[in-house]
Amino acid sequence: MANITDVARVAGVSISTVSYALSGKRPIAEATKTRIAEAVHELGYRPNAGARMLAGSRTNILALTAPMHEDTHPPALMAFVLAVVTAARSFDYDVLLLTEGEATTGLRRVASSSLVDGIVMLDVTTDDERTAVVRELGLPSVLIGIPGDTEGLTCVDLDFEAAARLSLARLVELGHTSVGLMGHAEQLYGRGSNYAPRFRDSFLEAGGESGIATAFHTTEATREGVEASLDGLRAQLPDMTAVVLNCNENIHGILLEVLREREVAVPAALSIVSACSSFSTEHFLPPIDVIPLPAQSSGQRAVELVVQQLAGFVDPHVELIAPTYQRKQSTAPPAAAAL
Amino acid sequence: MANITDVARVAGVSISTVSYALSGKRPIAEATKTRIAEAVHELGYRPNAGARMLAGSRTNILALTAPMHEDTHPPALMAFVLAVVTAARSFDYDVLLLTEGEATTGLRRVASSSLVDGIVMLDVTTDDERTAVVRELGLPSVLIGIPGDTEGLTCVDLDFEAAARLSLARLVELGHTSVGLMGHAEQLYGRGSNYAPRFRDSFLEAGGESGIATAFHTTEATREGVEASLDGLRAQLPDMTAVVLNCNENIHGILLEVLREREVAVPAALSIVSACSSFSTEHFLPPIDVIPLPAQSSGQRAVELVVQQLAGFVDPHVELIAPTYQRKQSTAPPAAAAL
DNA sequence: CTGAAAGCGCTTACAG
DNA sequence: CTGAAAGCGCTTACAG
Repeated sequence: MANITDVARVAGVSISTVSYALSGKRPIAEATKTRIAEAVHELGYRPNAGARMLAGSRTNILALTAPMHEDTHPPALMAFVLAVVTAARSFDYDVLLLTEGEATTGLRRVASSSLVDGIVMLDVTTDDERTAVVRELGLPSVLIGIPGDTEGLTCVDLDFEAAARLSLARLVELGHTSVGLMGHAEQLYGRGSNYAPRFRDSFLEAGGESGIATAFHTTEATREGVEASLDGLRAQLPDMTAVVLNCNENIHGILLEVLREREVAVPAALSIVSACSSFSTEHFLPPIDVIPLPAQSSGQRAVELVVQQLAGFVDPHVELIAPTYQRKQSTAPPAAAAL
Repeated sequence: MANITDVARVAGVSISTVSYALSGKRPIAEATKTRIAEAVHELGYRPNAGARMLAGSRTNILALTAPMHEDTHPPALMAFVLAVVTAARSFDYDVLLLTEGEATTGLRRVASSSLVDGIVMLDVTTDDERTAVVRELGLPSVLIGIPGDTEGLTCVDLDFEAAARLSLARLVELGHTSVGLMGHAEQLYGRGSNYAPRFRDSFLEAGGESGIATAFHTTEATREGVEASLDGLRAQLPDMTAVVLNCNENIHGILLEVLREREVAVPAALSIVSACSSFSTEHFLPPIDVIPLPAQSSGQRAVELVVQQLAGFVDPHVELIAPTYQRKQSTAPPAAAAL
């Protein structure tokens, strides 16, 4: 494999000139630049990654830690992973993938061997053990998700509070006055990821503010769980005409099936909004209105923030991404209003 | 960050001794080894990755190319990615993740800059453009999946032919004599991934050999598609008592729903086997018998083969992984036999 | 606008 | 069993 010396010889210049021509870090005569470019092309030259890391003390590699929890939805994780990789490449960074088995040890390892320039953390939980490592390493790092203690950390996440309000606002606009929230499984509201309680609390709060009757129920991803949740909400809200789902994907299909059996028409008798979902709600019958979990923009923004940290100092902060509402066919004015 | 010179000084030895002690490439006196280990621990020393790559001309990094096609099932891809990463780590390799946008350019880039020691390719299609690159690069590489032309390539995949036979054998054992195959969407049987036709052909062949009536129908992942497929099979097999699914995950749920509406009991009136599925069939009602797509063992084996190639010459070859059958609650003797 | 040279931190023959 | 030293292929002050 050709090296920089070969290129220099063919182009008739010194290796430093080749290096500078390639990095653009100092002005090079047009003619020289051309000869170097030709030599590079002719020899199929690519700078050796290891030599570059060693001499330049930067690797152009980002670590991406993507653990799988029990409640991790694989397609969601995949969407975030792809988003981060794509964004990283656009800044000329490669991505080293670290998984659960190596949550903290892996981070320590790649950081202290100077294998990576920065870190992007996925699927952050409230008391994530990785946050301590990231603080300790002092490497440019961005979390996608918000841990309990954000002190000294830079985080990116969907604005779950705004998403909760948006889901409700949309239904209120249509005339609904009694809206239930089918939540995740109970365990998610204890420790673990904090987006679930964030959503729930804002939802209930927004209901209070707008004078809407609201109720919340956890939901297990089984038929029984869905029925229990639905019945629980109806018990609290006898006139419920709409339900917001902030829950597991599987629950969506089960709910639609239960409603079909009970001959509850969607959206005629019950409107449905899926909030903060990473999956397509297009194939459901009917397609469900959705406030998507913005994998692409989260990944993009996270990488941007790492790159900015690499370029200079950035104050640790939390960035919330504004939710968007996608209208499909699962919402309508409440039946009572329609009569 | 401490370097090898620091360690050598603290341990009172030369840097070459430190290096050899760490790599184990030559015998070191027990006492010396201990002092070095202490120094390493005391200083929190980790060899610099770039320096190691440059001096050792190996990176301990594997490239993993994981493109997303239209018909890629994200959870499946995720399962393979995790399996490869986990296996790689067990051999002390890290994994650099390459995605679609960089299918061939990315491989060329990381290979010619000596960023990676080997390549694992996921989701290989019949006429995969990456195979040409892999052949040209001459880097240790293993494909998970089988392209049209395997010349010079090492491939690992589930034995789809055996899986097809196994699914049918199980049903025959139960007494079924008329079994339909609900396949993937039509486009998958043209170009693209070749596992679908491999499964179909073996299924039909096995049916012929065992004197069982079989039929095949492509299936679109919509309600209409599923009904069309089911009705199509029934038209060909009026006495059909079992169906093998080698198709999209979404089709499973839709099929169960259609059957429920039509009051076809599973497994009493119709047995179902899901073949080569990467997802859990546990949560369906009833849980569906499955021949899983072995993500874990495929990833494990692929990495092993790359590592073997790294260690010495390995003849390019195709390795098929034997299918396993997991009994759940979706199969039973045919109703006619039960009567 | 360009070059000669030091140095990044390792690995690995070469020597003893 | 251990050390001195070359060398991997770059980047980047230092000089002109």
